[in-house]
Amino acid sequence: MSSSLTARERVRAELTREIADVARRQLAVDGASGLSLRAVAREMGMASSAIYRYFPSKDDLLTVLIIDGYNALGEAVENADAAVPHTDHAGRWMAVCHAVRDWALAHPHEYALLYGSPVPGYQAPQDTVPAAIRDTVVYGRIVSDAHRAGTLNPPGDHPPAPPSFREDAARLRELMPDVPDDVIVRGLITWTGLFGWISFELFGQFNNAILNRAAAFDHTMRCQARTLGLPA
Amino acid sequence: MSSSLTARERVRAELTREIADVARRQLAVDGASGLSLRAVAREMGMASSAIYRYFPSKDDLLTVLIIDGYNALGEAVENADAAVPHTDHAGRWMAVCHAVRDWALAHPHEYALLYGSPVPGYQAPQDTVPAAIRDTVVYGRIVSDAHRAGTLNPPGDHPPAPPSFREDAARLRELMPDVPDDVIVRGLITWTGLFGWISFELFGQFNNAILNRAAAFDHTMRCQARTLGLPA
DNA sequence: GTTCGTCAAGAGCAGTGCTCTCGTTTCTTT
DNA sequence: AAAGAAACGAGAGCACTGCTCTTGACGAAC
Repeated sequence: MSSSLTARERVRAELTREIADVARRQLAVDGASGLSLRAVAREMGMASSAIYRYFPSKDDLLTVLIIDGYNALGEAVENADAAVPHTDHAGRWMAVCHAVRDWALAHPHEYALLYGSPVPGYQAPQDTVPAAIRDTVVYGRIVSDAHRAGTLNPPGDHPPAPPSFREDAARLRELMPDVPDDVIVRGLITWTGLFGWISFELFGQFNNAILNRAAAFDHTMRCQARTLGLPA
Repeated sequence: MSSSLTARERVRAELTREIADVARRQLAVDGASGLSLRAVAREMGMASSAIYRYFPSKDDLLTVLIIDGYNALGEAVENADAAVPHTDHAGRWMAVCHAVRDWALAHPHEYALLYGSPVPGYQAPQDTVPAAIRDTVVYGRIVSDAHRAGTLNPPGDHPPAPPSFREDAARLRELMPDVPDDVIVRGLITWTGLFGWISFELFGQFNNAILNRAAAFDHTMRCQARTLGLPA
């Protein structure tokens, strides 16, 4: 409980949070590499060296921003999924797609931090993983639910998967329980396709090519739902 | 002709090229934001201020590296496409997929520069466009060729495209001449899916999830070919 | 009440992009 | 061929960065 914390511990936790908040605001404005510990310290009215009492390095600060970002995106996806009737699997898929895109458009620099090029010497610590897959967990549940409900009817036929793929498919099945290999492939295709689209849109690859992006995105993801086997 | 250049112009062109070459090597090692004009100058044995006679700013240096990168990738894609019989559209698609992935794996930092998060204050000049779409042009030609040859047989049915998408489809048809709207959507899905996959793989999103990536990639892209309507 | 750990602050180091000036070299014009 | 103009390399310097080390003050535990 919080009363078990000493005054010193409480102010330390408070300051740690405040530094991260200021850093997040600067990140939103200037992007990841425009983030400066000294600027954060200035905005907080403290010496730059004092920041290092709370974050041993800039990478550590970035790590909490990354984790926070994954959690914010994951929460947005969870909420979007929960707002749709549980058995409306196609609706849930579309809700998730739009939630990811809306969040990315609202937080472009944070999205770039999560799904863009990794920052220079940065090596993602293992403790980012749980936060990083929150959205993927939601997605896997939708696919799994749809398959178990028997509403998945994928069009066409795929070539047989090579044996070497089956190991990875088994691993991915933890996210999409009970689902056959072919559907796992389709899940992988649509999931990477979602982020591929958003990255293209956010990173400028659609400049001078696709202008009405909301409409194109909605229609494309609707088609992806068909590829996955969801009803139109 | 080259003899019309003065000695000064020749050495200037030579030095400009050498600076870009050194910068490209540093980029390959340290990544985009690890690139330092002073380090380039040191490696060339010249004063750091002298670099600015050739590139007015770091962004300008990055711009030529970006253009060179797009051209290198585009050339790799063109070569891969040309190595496959012109009527083997599925083979050409697979060749292009593997060419992009192979190039990305061989030049991860350059790929990140092209398709990762844009560098902080960087605004892509218009003159990167021709180089940037070299690979896309090849891809569009494959789709167009396949459609005109009548070998495109997309599985399933897509929901009707909204009217607002038709303008963008018309624009994209410049890259895929004669192709109907539905195939343009499928082309868009598979193309963004290709880069979405490679970005996920390169930027660490497949860590602890997909291990046998070459096999998974090959199989996934083969399935994408089916989505596009190419024969298995 | 003393001691010990925590803290903020300041100075400082090595590095960055970029600018300005100052001689020197090279090209162009007369 | 001589004079002027343009381009050039080098150096110093500015403002900035991440990060370290030391110093002195504060608060909590014994």
